Amino acid sequence: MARKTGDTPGKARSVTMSTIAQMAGVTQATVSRALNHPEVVSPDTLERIRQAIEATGYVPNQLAGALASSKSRMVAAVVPSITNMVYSALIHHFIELVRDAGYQTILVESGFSAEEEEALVSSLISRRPDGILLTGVHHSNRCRSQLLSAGLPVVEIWDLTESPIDICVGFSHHDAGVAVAQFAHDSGYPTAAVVSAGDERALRRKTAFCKRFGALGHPAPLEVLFDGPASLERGRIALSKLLDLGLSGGVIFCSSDLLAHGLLIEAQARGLSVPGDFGVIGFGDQDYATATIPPLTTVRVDRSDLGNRAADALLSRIRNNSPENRSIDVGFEIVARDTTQTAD
Amino acid sequence: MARKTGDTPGKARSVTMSTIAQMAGVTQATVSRALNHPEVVSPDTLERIRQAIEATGYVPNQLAGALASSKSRMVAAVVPSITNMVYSALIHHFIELVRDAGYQTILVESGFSAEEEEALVSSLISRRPDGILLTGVHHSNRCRSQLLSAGLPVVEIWDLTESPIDICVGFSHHDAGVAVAQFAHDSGYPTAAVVSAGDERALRRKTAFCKRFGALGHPAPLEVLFDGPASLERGRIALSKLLDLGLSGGVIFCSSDLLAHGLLIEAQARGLSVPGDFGVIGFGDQDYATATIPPLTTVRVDRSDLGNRAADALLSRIRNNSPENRSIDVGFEIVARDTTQTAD
DNA sequence: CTGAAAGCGCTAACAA
DNA sequence: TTGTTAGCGCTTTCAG
Repeated sequence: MARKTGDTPGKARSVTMSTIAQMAGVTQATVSRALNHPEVVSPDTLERIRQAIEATGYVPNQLAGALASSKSRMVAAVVPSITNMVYSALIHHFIELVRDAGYQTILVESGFSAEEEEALVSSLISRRPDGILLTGVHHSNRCRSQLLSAGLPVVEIWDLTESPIDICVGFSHHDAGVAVAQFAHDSGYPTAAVVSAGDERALRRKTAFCKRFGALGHPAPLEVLFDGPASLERGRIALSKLLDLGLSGGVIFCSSDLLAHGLLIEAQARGLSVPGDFGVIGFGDQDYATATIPPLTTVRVDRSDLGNRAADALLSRIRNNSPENRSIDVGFEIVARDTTQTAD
Repeated sequence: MARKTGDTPGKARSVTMSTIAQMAGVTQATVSRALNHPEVVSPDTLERIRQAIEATGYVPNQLAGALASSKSRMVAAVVPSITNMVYSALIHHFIELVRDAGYQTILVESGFSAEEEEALVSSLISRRPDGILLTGVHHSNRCRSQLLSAGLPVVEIWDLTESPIDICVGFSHHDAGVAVAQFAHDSGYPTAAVVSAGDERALRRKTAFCKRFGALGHPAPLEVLFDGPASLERGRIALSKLLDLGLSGGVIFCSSDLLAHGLLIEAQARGLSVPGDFGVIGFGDQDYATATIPPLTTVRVDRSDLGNRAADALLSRIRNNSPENRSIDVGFEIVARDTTQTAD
């Protein structure tokens, strides 16, 4: 069954290392060496093997390799949603970095559900990845223990905790909420409102914001909470609701830039001025935050940095470096643009 | 492997099917049956095995299973970019559907590069997925032949071709461009302009649009082309450039809703009216297309339908080797909202 | 319904 | 530098 390089349709007799070995006149083990440790194989042999591979279009079976070596050269990543820019940009960087280190990423969505995540993690573990990335630090107990007993490197991102499963890299959502409250206060806003999507971390920011803003001597903020994900539409709806609730003046802290952008659009539609009639603060500093009218005041988290650090941390753990730092804080920064007034 | 506090590691020795078998007093083969064909195992045995699994927290090694059965229960998906909503929404549906069928998806980004894609596909094949999804229909020859000789089900999406590698599901970008030109003409626009990101398919739409619009007796459209991806910012820039080029009136066909939205914002910033001063047509009908001011006229492609169909097609190919239909056209639809004038 | 046995394709000692 | 020899953990006949 001599096979050519051409694209012959039909069932190709599977060519394995042994096929290559035979063609090159060596044993299968030598082919394995040629592929994984070429430096210990003679140039001559190497060349014959190379030719055989070329001629057959042989592609190694990593399943077998992984089974034999207990190294799958694969990492798994669990994110709440891939359609959410906040996570996708971060994961993009992560994927890129681990790929450069020779790892492929298997990406799955948990849809913000802990049970879903548990099932996912379980089936991911069965594929024996070399490491795993999780979004957030709240996981079911079974999930934690499975991960722990699988003994694989785990990095939890986008949040911080005292007791990570393995390591975590993120920032404090509580602190972010507090910082924004302080910022609102310092900017001279007497009142505030909050708009949030139904995301546990966003809610934590909201709570911290409200608490601190109150502690600073202000009335409790009006609240508009959504159950599902954020959208431009919901941002518009939020402003309408807030107005119905009697909002006048003050600053509105949104759980995402998307929501904030929606607010801005609704304000425009109603002929309201920002920051004249009220201030708006977003969260995330998406790339479009500078392109809105007016440019959006928001909280910046360096997502590419976070993705990179997460990749670095996971990679170094995979290489068995002991975790120098189990908890990495990447921080955040309030970027004051034009949707908020400047201090009196 | 340093261990920290938490649940006891117990037996550091990895637990396999044999471990379970011993505990349940059966052979390893029976455990395999219990897991994969419970209907042929006695309820009694099943229960003992279940308990052993429960007690140990055993997780099957799918690597070994896949190697032995030549079924990895895994599909691979190659998209240009995961941060691009156009693809991520689609892939979201795809992932969900194949997951319900028991397949996990390994997602990789090709970054719009054919060489990159070739390398990616090669390393994906080495993981022996049961099927593979590719975005677009233009691939390097080596890529095609590798896929062909690997003999695995392939579905190409988001475009159509006479000669798919295996099957393709998408729509004609050429026809979309033509349809928009016709729409612009019918709406009474005497002139047009195009704004496009550096995406091969977008360029094909643009070309078809320009050609047909010219054939309808109109002057050649002004063009603003970007090299990389679209963004709100670039939409704003595009309008500025167009104005610099002397644009006045007419309709502007954008390669994406994002660009169109940017144009709308820039128009607002300049006090220009849409559709009063000029019309705008987007592409994609993203969810925010109804939330812009004014709501965006755009081209709608049912991405969830596309994702679902792609999943169905791939799944059915994986199950039985009969490609009923090698080319599936999901079509598109022009959604006239308020950024374009209605016919005279 | 269950056991025994033969691999799946590869890695990794250990010899030679 | 290369061959020999064991497995990796599981699926799958084939018997019984």
